[in-house]
Amino acid sequence: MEKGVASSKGEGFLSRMALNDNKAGMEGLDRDRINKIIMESSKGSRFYENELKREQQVNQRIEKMMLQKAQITEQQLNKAQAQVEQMVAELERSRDLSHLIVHVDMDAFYAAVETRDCPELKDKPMAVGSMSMLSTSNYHARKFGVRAAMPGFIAKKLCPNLIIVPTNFAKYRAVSEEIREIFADYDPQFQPMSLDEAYLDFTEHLERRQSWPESSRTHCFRTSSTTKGEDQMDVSLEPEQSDLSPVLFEDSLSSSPCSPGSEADGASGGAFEVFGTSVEEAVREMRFRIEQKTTLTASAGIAPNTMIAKVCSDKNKPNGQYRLPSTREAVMDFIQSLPVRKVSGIGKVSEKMLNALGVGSCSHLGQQMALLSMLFSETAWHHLLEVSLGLGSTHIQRQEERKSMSTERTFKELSRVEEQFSLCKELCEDLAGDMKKEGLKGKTVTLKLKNVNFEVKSRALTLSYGVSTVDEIFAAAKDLLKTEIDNEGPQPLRLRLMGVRISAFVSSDDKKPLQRSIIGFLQQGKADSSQGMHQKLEKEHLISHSSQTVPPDSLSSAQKCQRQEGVTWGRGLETGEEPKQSFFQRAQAKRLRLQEENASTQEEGHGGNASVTTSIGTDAEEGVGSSTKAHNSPCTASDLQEKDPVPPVEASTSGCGLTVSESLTCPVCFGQVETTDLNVFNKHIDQCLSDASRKPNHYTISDTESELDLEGDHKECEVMPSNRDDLQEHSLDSLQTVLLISDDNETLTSGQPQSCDDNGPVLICPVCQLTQDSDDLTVFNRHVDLCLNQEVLHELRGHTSSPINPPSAINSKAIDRARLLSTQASKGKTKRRDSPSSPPSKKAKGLGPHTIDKFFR
DNA sequence: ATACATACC
DNA sequence: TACTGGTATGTAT
Repeated sequence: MEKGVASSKGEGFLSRMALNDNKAGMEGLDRDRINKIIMESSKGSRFYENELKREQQVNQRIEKMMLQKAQITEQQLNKAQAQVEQMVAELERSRDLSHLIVHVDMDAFYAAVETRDCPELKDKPMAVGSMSMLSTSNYHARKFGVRAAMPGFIAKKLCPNLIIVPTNFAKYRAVSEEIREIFADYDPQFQPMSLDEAYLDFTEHLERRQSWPESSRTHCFRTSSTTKGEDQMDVSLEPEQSDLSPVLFEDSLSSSPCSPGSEADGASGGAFEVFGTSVEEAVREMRFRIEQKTTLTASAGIAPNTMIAKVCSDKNKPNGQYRLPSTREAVMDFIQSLPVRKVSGIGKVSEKMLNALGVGSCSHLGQQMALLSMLFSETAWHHLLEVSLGLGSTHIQRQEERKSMSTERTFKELSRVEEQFSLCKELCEDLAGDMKKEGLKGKTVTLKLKNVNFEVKSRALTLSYGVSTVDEIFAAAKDLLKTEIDNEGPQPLRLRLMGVRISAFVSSDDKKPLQRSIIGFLQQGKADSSQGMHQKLEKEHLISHSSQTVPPDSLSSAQKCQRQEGVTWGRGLETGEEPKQSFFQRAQAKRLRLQEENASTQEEGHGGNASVTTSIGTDAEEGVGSSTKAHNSPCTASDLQEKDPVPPVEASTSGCGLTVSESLTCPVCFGQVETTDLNVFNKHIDQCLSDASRKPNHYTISDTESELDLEGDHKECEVMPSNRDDLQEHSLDSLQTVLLISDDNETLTSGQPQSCDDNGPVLICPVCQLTQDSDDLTVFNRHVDLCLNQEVLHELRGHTSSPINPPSAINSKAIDRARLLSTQASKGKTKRRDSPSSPPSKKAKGLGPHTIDKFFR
């Protein structure tokens, strides 16, 4: 610390501008030469000046940090160390190595697509984007230091022969669809992170795969002629055909000892390959199929959690995969030498701050945790701690519903007021169009401005109702703009970018008041000991769903589930209703516990032996062998598929042969259960759950009730009726759908000005899922109580409670977190804040709804 | 709730 | 010719 100012000297000074070679294909470049060119191209520009400014801000931040560090006493540090160690022990105890998480990532995706469609590009350095900005570059270009997020004109200086191809998102989206179909065969619940990347949980697939016949693991090589007619894009690459296939061939054959397509091997018709039953083989198979189907290669990482899987996918980047064994040792070894910057979530700035503290690799991270816990915010250091232990999410969940929508545009300097307003209007029009497409309404409108000096400003306005039309949005945006123009005084705003964003979504059929009351009912009593541990848990658990109403969107059941609780708890915390646990919640918790117990004692949900068979168990066998289509339960990806078009056929067909009055919708598989008998229905759900529940981890929560609540939460989704046909695209699932389904159908049909309030809400019992006649909440509540009573009685009969197993995949991180925290809670009785080692200054403050959120993706 | 910063693709 | 656009979330007030 004697050189606390080290941060501002020498090397780190232009870290924002310098080449970022933290990327596959960029090892061993001549950084100095490249940086020199970058600097020369940038120096003196407004952009550069602004970067400089920001860099200095970061440096100041670091200096402050160093000052703080200097004041830490040994005693404090020791104390922090003890607390860290305790936490480590707890985290360690909750380590879950039972999942096989895969991160798949297409290689130089956009560039690869363009190259596929224009073979001349192969062997030439190329990038996708424009002179102003590149999205990707191929590997040839990377050798010159050309990479994504670099402006094209600089790239051209680094590599004068660089070919820049404009982006064509429609194309990438199409390819993305193709690969996602394949992903879904291995994990219908896979989580897409972008067009070219996703996390998958292979655990279940692997279990089933063990019993698959070879035929199901055999895949043909693409042939330009017939075969499965899987792809027809072959046309575009007659000459390449011979080029690519052999490579493939070699690659595949070399690593697989099986009788290589003995048929007409290599010839036009019959080449095939048999894949084994290990994860590596399964992943290799998936990559193989991707390549066969799209002519593009993917890389993959296999590890026990997402954090590591992500790093692993980069390891053998172009067209390779890497598996890290699921042992603590392997994980720890792997982590030790890992530069912190490789970890998703640690970017330029965090890296620089950590470096300033002498932390460059994850091993340092571990060594410095005590210090870090005193210098970083609670969320931040918790994350770092987990990273240092090689921990990450072990549950893959489908993306959550969107929380905001925006559009922004960069342009040549714009200073004339009229033009600024008309541009603003234009943006609002675009945004309104998008909002309409998804049937959204939001209460907060934010205007974003960037002046010619790259200084960014945002101004927000929150209305008391949700808006979505051009006029509404523009009304707000133009006010914001006007204020800014006025504030700037006589000088005009010299803009280079303008953007409009909407957030704080509200269900498009604005049901706010009612929702509140129902939520009140549901959480009546939760929020036990005011705040402290529970509250934290809840919040973490729910992640910022707390503040607003439920946006419509396509949600998975799990999401809806979370959603539901999210709103429930979130509201509860806000409105601070009575502090006792609602019967509802107890009931759910109990029930779930029993189910989990059941699930785990029933032989692995494997043989879908069950009567009530709903897909999840039965689909297994037919799997991958048959082309993409699937087998996969109604619970498949398709109905969960996010916004992208693609009609979820399966979901709608299976989930909606509805005879609403005669059948109930299973919240797990979404299948219709042809009964009105709750016992039968419950049985079905149990079955589904046991089929669906993933491998239980050793969830050794020793303790009392705190976690029971949590457990219960997760499953509240059971209560979720989803017998709606608008389940996909932009339904208004979530709590509204659940508890107060409304309008009969016109909901979000794009176009209607939806005055949904008119018909008044209809209440649906979350337990029996039947529409209730009365819209009187008291009456409704009574009904629900009754229903619950029945359910619980049913559950209690013949079961006794037992150890808790973890809920099946729902909110990955939240669960992990919950575990940690609840174990903590059990230790120190302190349910209050004051989890170990709070950085004195920062954390004592009230944690806002999102302060708690972690940054994990 | 608002503004701004960091991060990721 | 001169450094994106979209979304989420963390930090600070």
